[in-house]
Amino acid sequence: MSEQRANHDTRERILDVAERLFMENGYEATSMRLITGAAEVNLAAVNYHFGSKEALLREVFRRRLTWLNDQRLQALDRLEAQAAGAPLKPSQILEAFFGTLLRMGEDEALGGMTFLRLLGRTLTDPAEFIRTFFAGEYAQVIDRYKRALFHALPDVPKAEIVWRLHFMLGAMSYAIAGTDVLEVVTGCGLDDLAGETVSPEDGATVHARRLAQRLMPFLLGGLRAPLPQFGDLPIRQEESPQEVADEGRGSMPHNRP
Amino acid sequence: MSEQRANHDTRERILDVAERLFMENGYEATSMRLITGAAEVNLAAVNYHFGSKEALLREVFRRRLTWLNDQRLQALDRLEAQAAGAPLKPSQILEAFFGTLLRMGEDEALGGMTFLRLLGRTLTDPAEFIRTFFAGEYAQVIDRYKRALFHALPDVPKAEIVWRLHFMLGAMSYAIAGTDVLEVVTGCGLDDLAGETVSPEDGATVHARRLAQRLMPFLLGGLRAPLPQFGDLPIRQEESPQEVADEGRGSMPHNRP
DNA sequence: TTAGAATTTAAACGAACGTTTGAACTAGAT
DNA sequence: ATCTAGTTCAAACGTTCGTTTAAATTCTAA
Repeated sequence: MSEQRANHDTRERILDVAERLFMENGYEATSMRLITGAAEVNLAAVNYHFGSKEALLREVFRRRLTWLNDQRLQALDRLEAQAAGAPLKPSQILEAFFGTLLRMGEDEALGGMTFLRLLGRTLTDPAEFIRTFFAGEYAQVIDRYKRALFHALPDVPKAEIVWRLHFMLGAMSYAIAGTDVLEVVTGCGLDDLAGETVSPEDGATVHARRLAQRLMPFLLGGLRAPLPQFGDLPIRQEESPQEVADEGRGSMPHNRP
Repeated sequence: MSEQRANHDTRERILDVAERLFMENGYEATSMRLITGAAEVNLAAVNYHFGSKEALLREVFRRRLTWLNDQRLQALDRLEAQAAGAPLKPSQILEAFFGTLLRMGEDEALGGMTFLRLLGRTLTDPAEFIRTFFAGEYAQVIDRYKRALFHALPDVPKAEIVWRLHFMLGAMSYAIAGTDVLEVVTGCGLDDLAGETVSPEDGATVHARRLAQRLMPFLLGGLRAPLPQFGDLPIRQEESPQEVADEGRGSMPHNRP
């Protein structure tokens, strides 16, 4: 009665909540009851509005990736129109590709850091329907940027460029997805290291901006590193590898007296 | 019956199968019945030998990470003893850290590419028990290498080094974990790009070696990239200093056409 | 106002999940 | 041969999963 809700409200509320919970727990570990409970909607609402849990995840990504893909292609269009056929600088290409993404992390209306971290974590998810979904969503954009890099670096073997594009995607995804992980590992938060304090509400925005400032030089340095010389990496060590300790334990069952 | 099996055989068979299935499907999507079915052991065997599904995952990692951590610390010990107090070269530190890991990918007895990909994918898993497990397993080693890098790059702010260590871990993890993902995205397999054909059984070994040859220069280039902000101040470059100017357009500092 | 479509609701569905149980079986020492 | 501790086994435990149903409710348009 008095508790009114606009029709489209349920859909978007589910998407917002699912985006956050998928990021926090992963796809498999996030149940329909957890999502609908946090969104304060009926359990059947997801199936009614989206059809299935898989379709929900796809829609969570689609509403952001459609915009992101457009922005990335437009940014490249602008650069290439401005260059009038001349090769672009690698830094311009990286700025268009990674800068566009990282700017999403500063805008809460575009998903903010929540979506960025969800994206980074889900890119390596082994589930088949996720893999095929991303392949379809990304194929066009990646191909455009790959060709732009080929054109920008005509003296670098194409295979090498593809490898390094791969490495750059990884550095970015992991840097976004695993920030808190590494904070635990390194024993000190990244914010502490930055030497500044910020208000909590600006935390995500500032985080995204700092990340971009740190990440772009790293990616550029990696992309333009000297090419590997064949055989410049020693494969075998001089010392023979030690056997894996079998620690011949006396058997110790866990649930038995 | 005639179907005999040594006592310790069940344990290791479960570990081998779980290692592969956790890599292929992820932790949550891999059920106990799938593991025990593939390992051809009784459903209750996992709980009997390991206690729980979580404890199984921990043991899958522990039997590899114990060896890896030892190797990484020993490699650093050797380098520091050899240097006798002098700062190490960044390339030496990266070789000790990442080379030691990538060498596991060439040795099937140490888990091979299966374990490497499982490790890369699991490092970003949001599950609490996984996060705390890795924090405990990695803390010591990361801290040693972090300090080595501080010593090797005294002119680089420590915060910057931690960020770049983070990025390097990401590039490596993602490169290992998501190889097949990017193959789909880029529309061509990395093996095709490498321009060589190998027998299927050597595939994993060759893959690991190629990955190392491509990854190490990228990581070094990223680690020694010019600093952001007031990026003109130089990072210590003791070997093959690379140009930092991006104005080169077509002419890149790569040392090979 | 009212018919009809769209949405929400409570309840239940069958399947799969991790785990536990107690008996049966195995191997080695006495 | 007997005992004992270690291991395997089939069966079942209670819970949670994603999905479906059909009635109740709300919204929209004539």
